[in-house]
Amino acid sequence: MEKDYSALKLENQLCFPLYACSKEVVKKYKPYLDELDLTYTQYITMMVLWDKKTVNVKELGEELYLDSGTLTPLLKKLESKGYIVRERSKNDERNVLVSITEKGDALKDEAIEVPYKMVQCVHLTKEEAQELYRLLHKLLDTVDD
Amino acid sequence: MEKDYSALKLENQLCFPLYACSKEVVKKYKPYLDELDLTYTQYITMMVLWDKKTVNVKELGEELYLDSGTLTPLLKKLESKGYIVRERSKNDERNVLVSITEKGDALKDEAIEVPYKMVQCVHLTKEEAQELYRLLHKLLDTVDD
DNA sequence: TGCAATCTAATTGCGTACAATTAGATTGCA
DNA sequence: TGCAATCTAATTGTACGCAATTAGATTGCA
Repeated sequence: MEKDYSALKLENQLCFPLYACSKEVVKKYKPYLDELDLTYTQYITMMVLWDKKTVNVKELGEELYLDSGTLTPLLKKLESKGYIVRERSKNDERNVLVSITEKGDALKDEAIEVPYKMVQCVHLTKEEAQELYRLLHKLLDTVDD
Repeated sequence: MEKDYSALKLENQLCFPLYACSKEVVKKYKPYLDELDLTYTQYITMMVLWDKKTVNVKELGEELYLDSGTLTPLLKKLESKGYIVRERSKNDERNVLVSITEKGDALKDEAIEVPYKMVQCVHLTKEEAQELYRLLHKLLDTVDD
């Protein structure tokens, strides 16, 4: 009697399509983001800054699910492009405040095209997209307990 | 009249929770996979080999959505652990055949615990998990046209 | 006040990811 | 047959992603 290993088959995993899908969708962004000279990670970082103008590294990491090992070099790169500035907080020298520059803010007029172009690539109905959004957020909320 | 930039808000993205969720779930695997001395990418590679025994790099890449730049060093690492062997195909010297070893195959008796441990971490109903699985596969099928 | 505990960003090291290029093998057609 | 087009894996270079550690700032309590 052979033991049942079907739980180890790739096609029976939930995590694998999540992992693969994430990579493929991020790859789809590439030609559009290349026009802005941004990577996907830099793009979502800019999204937070277009919205909030100023944020410290810790808050940014919590919002993006990234740590300082990823963010520090990424933020230095965005700074070298002139899209943001980094400065130690006067109130608490432990914090680094990241602020958007005028040039960085202006970038959103080009970036605004990106979400509309991406919608064309995602062949889900509005209801399916909403349900996917709901399920991913539910998973995200519960997985890191 | 201020232009509408709400499509650039992080909370209005579908891709971002996909990206974040994938990373968080993969992170959840870590303590379990550490016991097997495997990374997540090495684990899904072993899944294909537990199932197929022998596969070439091209097929592996198609199945895992990975290219040779990722797979070549990863396969060399799995080979150095003694879980697989790599050899050029006799029929067509362009192909590298990857085969599981006895030691690699034996690993699945420990690995079989992993999916059951992961189920505990995912707080979705069976119906939600099935719907998520369906939506991710639909997205995966349509995104890379 | 003094100092241990805590907090924050930076650094280091390892392992992906992938685009672009290279090198060698194979195929198909003139 | 001969060779151009194609195929496959490996290599190179850039950019994450994260665990672990470090260094400096702040806090809270004895």
